[in-house]
Amino acid sequence: MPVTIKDVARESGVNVSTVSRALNGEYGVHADTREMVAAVARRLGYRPNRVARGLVTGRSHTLGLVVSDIRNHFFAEVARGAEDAACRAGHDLILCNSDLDPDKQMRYMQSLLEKRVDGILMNSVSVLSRAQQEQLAAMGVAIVLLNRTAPRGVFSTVCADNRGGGRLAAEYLLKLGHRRIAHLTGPRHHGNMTDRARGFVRALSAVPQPVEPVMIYGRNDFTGGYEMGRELLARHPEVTAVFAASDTMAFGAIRAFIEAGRRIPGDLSVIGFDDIELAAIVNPPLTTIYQPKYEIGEAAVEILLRHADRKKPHAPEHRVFDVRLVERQSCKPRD
Amino acid sequence: MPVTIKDVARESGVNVSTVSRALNGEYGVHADTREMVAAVARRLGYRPNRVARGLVTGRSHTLGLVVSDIRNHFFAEVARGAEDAACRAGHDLILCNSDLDPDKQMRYMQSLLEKRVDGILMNSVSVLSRAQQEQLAAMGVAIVLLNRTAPRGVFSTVCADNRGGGRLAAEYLLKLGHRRIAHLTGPRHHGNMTDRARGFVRALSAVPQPVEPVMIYGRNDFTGGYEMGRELLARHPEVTAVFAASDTMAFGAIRAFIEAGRRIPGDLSVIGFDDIELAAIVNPPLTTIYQPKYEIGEAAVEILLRHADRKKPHAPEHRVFDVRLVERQSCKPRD
DNA sequence: GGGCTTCCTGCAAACGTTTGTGAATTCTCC
DNA sequence: GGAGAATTCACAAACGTTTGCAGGAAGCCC
Repeated sequence: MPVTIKDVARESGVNVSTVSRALNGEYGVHADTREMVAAVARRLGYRPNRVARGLVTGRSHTLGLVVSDIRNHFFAEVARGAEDAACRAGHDLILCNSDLDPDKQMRYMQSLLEKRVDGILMNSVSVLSRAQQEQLAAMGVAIVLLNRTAPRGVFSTVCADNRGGGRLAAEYLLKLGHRRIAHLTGPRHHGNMTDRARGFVRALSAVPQPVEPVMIYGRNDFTGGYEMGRELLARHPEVTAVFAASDTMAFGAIRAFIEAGRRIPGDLSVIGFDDIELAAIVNPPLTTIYQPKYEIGEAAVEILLRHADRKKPHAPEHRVFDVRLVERQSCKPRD
Repeated sequence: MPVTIKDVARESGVNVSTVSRALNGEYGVHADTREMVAAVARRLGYRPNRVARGLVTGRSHTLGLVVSDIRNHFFAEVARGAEDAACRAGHDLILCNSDLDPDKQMRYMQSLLEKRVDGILMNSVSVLSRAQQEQLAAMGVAIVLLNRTAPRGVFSTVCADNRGGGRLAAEYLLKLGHRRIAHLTGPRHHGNMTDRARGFVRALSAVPQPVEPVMIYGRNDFTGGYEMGRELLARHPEVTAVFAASDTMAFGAIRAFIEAGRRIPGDLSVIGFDDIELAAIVNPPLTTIYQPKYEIGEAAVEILLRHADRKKPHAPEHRVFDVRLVERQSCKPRD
């Protein structure tokens, strides 16, 4: 049975309201009283009950983070950035894994809303219907999307310059002389990956002798990359360069290539996206597009907190982070 | 302004208590009434306020997860297992990164307690003082430790058979004929890693011609492993086999070895611990000790939930998961 | 010393639920 | 048809805070 504010009030001979004011450092309470109350509180080991406080203030000091899978290193990095930023601001983070399942995502959203979180940051799996958007916006909860570059919607967004990243990958492979190129990407309608593909395809077709890449869709994880790699070898053995929309998929594909006796980059050049830590240490080290994962999480929380006041509905903010090519050893000029 | 239970009551012409009972499926409300209330609630889009409910029931349906760093793949996996188990039971998970900093850990604990979480699972950084243990236990919050094998303390524990894993690694290296062996491990007083070291050292000394390994302490991440790898080369170039207490450290060390022109496993055999996904795909594939990370997170939450009733203080539970050697290609017999 | 601030503190109403208690209604059965 | 049991519901008190309001005690100035 934890000690409550009433215990502190009784013990120190003042009213609970005075205790509350004293402990929260508000105006209008005598220094002596404040000190005495603080001493009593300390002696009793009083810890304010935040759910009670949340009930009256309407703020829970809690944020929701909905990602597809925290085991994905990209999201782990985003989560860490978000958690640090939240922690600095005295907020907590509730972790949710949606598995790209719209139902699961919606259940999580409901749960978070029922807990009256001050804000939610999510990589939305599917395009939210107008009705869903309205509903969420009406709940008065701030939302930041992590994978929509420039939505027409009402929510703020934070993400990397995915389209630019796709362009960088294309220009790099073209510069190396490749003409038979494939793109391994994630599920359709996945905001970030769609943008990467768009930038990639557009850049390939914006040159004197346009290239039309082989497109292969799959799951955004190691096994998905592996399967896509096998499919590529079976159906398009002529390809000499591959752009995978994430490092994890790139690793899976490389595994498939090596198993089939191909050499990287001898027979096949591979470029990834994300620049996760292990990209530097696999063999060969993976050439990839860097995006600032930690900073994305941080920025998302900062925007969230700025909007969480919900006095007046802020206009949505959109923040795009620059990406850059990290040249390692998984690509080489075409012979 | 969200719709409250009062709105539903007024709109459906019954008392709030009836609405509450109807929606929570309790006895003592007529089927017709229940249905009518449910319909009104649906029409109004009523969502119960869980913080209000938590205030009166005393249960928040929230768990705290304190890990050192979610970017560590081991913890990501544990977190995912924990989150899945929590989700199944209708609970949420608050994520905290302690960075192995005792102060930060304690601040997080306080924050979680103030939020009245139903339980906390943590990889405690430091040995909790008896007083801290008492205090936490007195708060009536269930706690499961993720890195103490058999504590004398009052809390439940879940972990892998770290000592056994250390022994497996030692026996394997001995079997390959190595006699000059090093162990790269994490910070001192880190429960899991200490146990791995203990099992490793003991097994090395339990043979006819005992081996005393070179011990190097450092940070449990890629850079830490890299630095330890360099230190090892500088101070003990005679070593032919290395046991790293985590795969991540092993990767760092391998990087240092390769930079120095050593070949793996030609010049130096390396064995890790964890068997994270990427252990299979680096080059050479890493021989390591597998531990069931996801299942550890799952089991921890299940124990937590079982104890969270806190009617009577359960006796602490201790669960140890088996580990096994995964033989890949980073070790070879000594010439 | 009286009226005026200014400062401090107590009172009580909220916040949105759950739940024990008792009243009112219906049902059952003779 | 009526007594008693069973069912269904309303009332109100909690849960632990915050906060607007008002009352009381000082202090200040003339």
